[in-house]
Order: sequence, then C-alpha cells, then structure tokens
Amino acid sequence: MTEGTDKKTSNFIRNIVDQDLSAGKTQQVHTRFPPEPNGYLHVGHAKSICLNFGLANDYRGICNLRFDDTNPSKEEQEYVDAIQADVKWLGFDWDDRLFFASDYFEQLYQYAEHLIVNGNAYVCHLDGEQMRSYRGTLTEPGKNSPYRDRTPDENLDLFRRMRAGEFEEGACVLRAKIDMSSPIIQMRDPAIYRIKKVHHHRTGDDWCIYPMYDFTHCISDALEGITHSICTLEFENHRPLYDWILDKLPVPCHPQQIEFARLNLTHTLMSKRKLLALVEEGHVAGWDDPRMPTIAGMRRRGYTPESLREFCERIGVAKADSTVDLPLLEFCVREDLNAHSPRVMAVLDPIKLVITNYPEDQVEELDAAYFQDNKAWGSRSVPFSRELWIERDDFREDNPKKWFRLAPGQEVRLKFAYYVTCQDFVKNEAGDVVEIHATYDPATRGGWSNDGRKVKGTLHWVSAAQALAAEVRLYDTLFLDPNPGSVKDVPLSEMINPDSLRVVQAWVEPSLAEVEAGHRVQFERTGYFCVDPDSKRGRPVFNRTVTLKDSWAKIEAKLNA
RNA sequence: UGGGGAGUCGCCAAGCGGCAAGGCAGCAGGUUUUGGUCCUGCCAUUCGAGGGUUCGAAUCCUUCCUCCCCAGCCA
Repeated sequence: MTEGTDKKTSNFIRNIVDQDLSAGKTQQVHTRFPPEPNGYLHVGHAKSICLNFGLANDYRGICNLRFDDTNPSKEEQEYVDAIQADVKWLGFDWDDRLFFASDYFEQLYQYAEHLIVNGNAYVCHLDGEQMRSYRGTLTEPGKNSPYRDRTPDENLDLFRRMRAGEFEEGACVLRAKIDMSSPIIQMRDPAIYRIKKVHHHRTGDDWCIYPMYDFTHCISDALEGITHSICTLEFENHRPLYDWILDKLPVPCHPQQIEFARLNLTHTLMSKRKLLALVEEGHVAGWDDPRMPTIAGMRRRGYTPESLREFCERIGVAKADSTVDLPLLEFCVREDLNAHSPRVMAVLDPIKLVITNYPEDQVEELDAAYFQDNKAWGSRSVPFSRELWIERDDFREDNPKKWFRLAPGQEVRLKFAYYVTCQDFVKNEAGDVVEIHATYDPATRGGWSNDGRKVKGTLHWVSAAQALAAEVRLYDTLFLDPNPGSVKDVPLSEMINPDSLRVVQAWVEPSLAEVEAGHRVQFERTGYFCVDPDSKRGRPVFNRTVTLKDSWAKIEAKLNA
C-alpha cells in the first residue's frame, strides 16, 4: 500500500517510537499483528491492524502477521484463511513474514526446559480448584504449591513425561516459579504449559502439551525481532510476566510491550465470544452477515478498505477506555463512497405516478449522468414513459410546510426527465393513496427550463414497464442498546433490533440488470448500496451500506415537535 | 480496603510550564437537476474535584473522587 506521507495526529505510541528511534534504541521499527485463529476479525482488529501495519509503513519498518495458535481446542484453519483474506483486503501486506506460534513449539519447549534447569519452573500436580485456592485473592497472598521445591532434575523428568503423553489432561502443568505473594496475580507462579490431548490444526498430533499465551507471546516476539509489541489494555497486568520470562531466557532481544485501549463502537458488540454466539445461535446469517461488525461482514455490506482505514486514523490511539460514536464510522464510509459511487435510480417503496398528458405507448431514452458533479464518469440512458414508479414518501396529500416534493398542485422535477405537476391522486377503499396523477411540461425535457421557474424538489423515478425487480436489504444497527456490551443477563435474542434487517422488493433502472457482486452504487437520494453475492443474473440483490444524510427528516421532526 | 491503568466539548482526541489543535455530531447560512456533496460561520474563560508551587499550570507537587483491568490448565 502507499506510504503514509500525510501528517497524522500524534499519539503516545508514535511518541514512544520517536524517542526510541532518536535514542538509538531502535534501528528499524518491527511490529506484528498477532490474531488467534478462533473467530473472524472485527473492526476492533482493524484498529490494531492499522496501528501495527500503519506504524511500520510510516516508519519504513516492517510488520509480521503471526497467528497465536496455542489453544487447538478453539482454533481452526477456516479462521486462519479468513483472517489472511481480511488483512489483505484491508490493504496490508506481510510479504514473506507469515508466522505461526505453532512453528515455534519445539523452540518454546526447549526454552521451557531451560527455565526448569535454572530452577525457574516446576511441574505442579495441583488440580484446578486447588490451584485457585493456593493462588490467594486480590488482597491476600497465595501460598506455595507443595510441588514447588522439586529439583530441576525431577522437574525435567516430569516435564519430558508430560510431553511424552504419560499424564492425562489436567494431571499436571508446568509453572513458572516466581512469587506466590506477589501483588500482581499473574506473577503467582502462572501455568506456562498444560496438557491437551487435542489435534492441532497445523501440528496435528505432534504435541499433547501446549504453551500458554504468556509464555508463547513474549518469546515469539523476541524470536521475530519485534521492537514494539503492541497489545490492548487488559494485558498491561501481564507486562511484568512478559519481561520476567524474557529476562530468564537467552532470547535474541527483548521487545517492548505497549498497551492501548481497544475499540468500542456504539450499538455494536465486539467480543469474539458473543459474535461467535450470534453466528452459532443463528441470530445472523454467518460471520459475514452485513450486520456483523466483522471485516467480512462490513465488506459484504459495502464498506471499503479505504473508509475503514480512514476511520481507524480518525479515532486515534490512546489509553483511555472509550466508545466511538457509530456516526463517525458512517461519515467515513459516506465520504469515500460519495467520491467513488456512480449514481443510479431505484425506487424502494414504490407508488405509481401516471403522467396523464404523456402519450400512451411512447418510450423515450433519456441521458442520465452517472455523477453530475463529475461528467467524466459518463452516462447511461434511462427509459421514460407514461407510467412510472416513484417513492411513496415523495408524495404528501397534505403538503406540509417546507415540503417541496410532490403534493396536490405542486410542481417537481423528475431527475433527468421533466417537470411534472400533481393534478390528482387515487385512494383505495382503505383510504391509502395508490396512484398519483400528474401532467408534464414537454418544454422541460432533460429536467431543466430556462424560464427561471423555481422547482425546489427533484425526485428519482423508474419507468414501470422497463423497471427491473430487485431485492434490497435495508440494514439498521443489530442492537438497539447503544452499549450492548454492558447489558447483563439478557439473552442475545432479546437484545437484537427486530428491524436490523428489512427486505424490500424494489424497482430499479434496467441498466442494473448485469451488475456483479461487490459493485457499489448510490441510489439517488436514498443511500449507498452494494451488490450481494446472492444476486442472480437479471435479478440483483442489493445491500444498503449506509443511508444518505436526510435533512428533511430533521426538518420534519422539528415541525412535529 | 492488593496491584496495574485512565479521567481535556455530546463522542473520539492533540497538548508534556507560556496562556485549550483537529475530526464526528449539533446549530445557522450559501451553492445545488440528489432536502446528497461542497462552501461559510458558530460550538470548552476551561481541562474529574480541592489544596499547593510558579510571574504564569490541562501540563509540576499533594489530597480526594470516579471509571476500567487482574484471582482460566483462554488469548
């Protein structure tokens, strides 16, 4: 991707890097993005990806992609593949630096033996419950395990037998020998290896013991020559352990761990566990459901990589817990889509408009620019005829104040076509308006007149006879609560916005018959849409990425207030 | 009431002793064949609170308050 040459607002991590560079502590910035392949990546990961890869790009350094795959019972190859696709789609490249913590298993094992030989680790047979009680509490120190003072030889023998599969799962673990009375809980002899007789997606059945995160991560960083190991705030408590392990081992270098606040977004759940539940319980159609905050979901929804990167740039990086307003994300998407989406016409909630003075069988082909603000984008031709579909919401029987769309006696412009004046409307027995009658002014072909007439309203439309039927999926936030993550003891099913997905049968202009999945357009006056993979030839399916801003809605709200 | 972090505009966020950047949202106008875009203007005498140091403090010291994280053989 292109090098970041524009000035970025500073943040505490850039300040640290600047200092390290000028002090000569760091020659070349080397970061890494270390996902665990136990789920799909979400916007929160996007923030981390942009931070790690972005920092490397900006400082002419490098960034590795490393899978933290030390817990085979939760990890799958499907996730490994999806994660790589998502990082690439976001616009980042790890070149030949694709790594897996599992590639270091043998090396890690040797380091564990090194710890044992030096009296810094021991095999402990306390079971889970005993471990917990020996650990003490937040305010009381723990007490030493009865197995803590075994000799290195004894421990080495036991650990080798663990590796050989002589013990059952849970029978024992390897623990770092640190300090059971440390006020830092994670320093109270943390487990660093446990027995798991589970098939690993990459190492198969080679191992029945697997290293824990704290042991694996710092060593992996050191082996790869990482200079700045950036992670989220909850690992701040682990930093003393990160440093302790590296200090006890003959590793090639000692990376600096730096913690930043993870991203929270209003109306959005960011916990992988809960996202998994949404998928498994069937509340959404899958990890790439367009309502999901996953990168895959957002991609399907129509978000662009540029907009996501811009968003990550604008939210900044700091250490204070924060929750970003969803409108900022929407702003970033609109900003990019506005500059890159061709405009086309689609009527989502149709009502018939009959041009009573237009010839019965006549069909005109009108030239319609794909983007009037930039004619270089070219145009297509759109059929116009006596019977059209227009948006139900563009007609008001009562002609409210400040309303300049269609209403009895009012003249509006049909974009690219003619000025029309509403003469009449037809209601059904239930009292609903079902058809609108209007007359057109033939002198306004193309949608313009030079007589200085003031026509404030411009409507989009589709010729009824030529209109193409399309399915349109309208999305709203998946959750009604602005902070779903903080809601306790309420099942997901009750938290979901019942209107998060509304499927509508729309009429779209015929030029859209052959669009390819992934194609993005703006439906004039309505919003930005992206063609879904579910589309069939001649029967497209559109996902609404984001609506256009609607200032009439605000005016109307004030009028009604 | 152990330890580790954080508190600057409704939401993010710069600032690191010299007198409160920027963005989003909001508000008021202008332009407009999208009530979109774009453009213009407004939007923290104040930085969690109280003391103190200083000619001068959001920035230093101090006391207090609030919030987040840690007691997985998860990451």
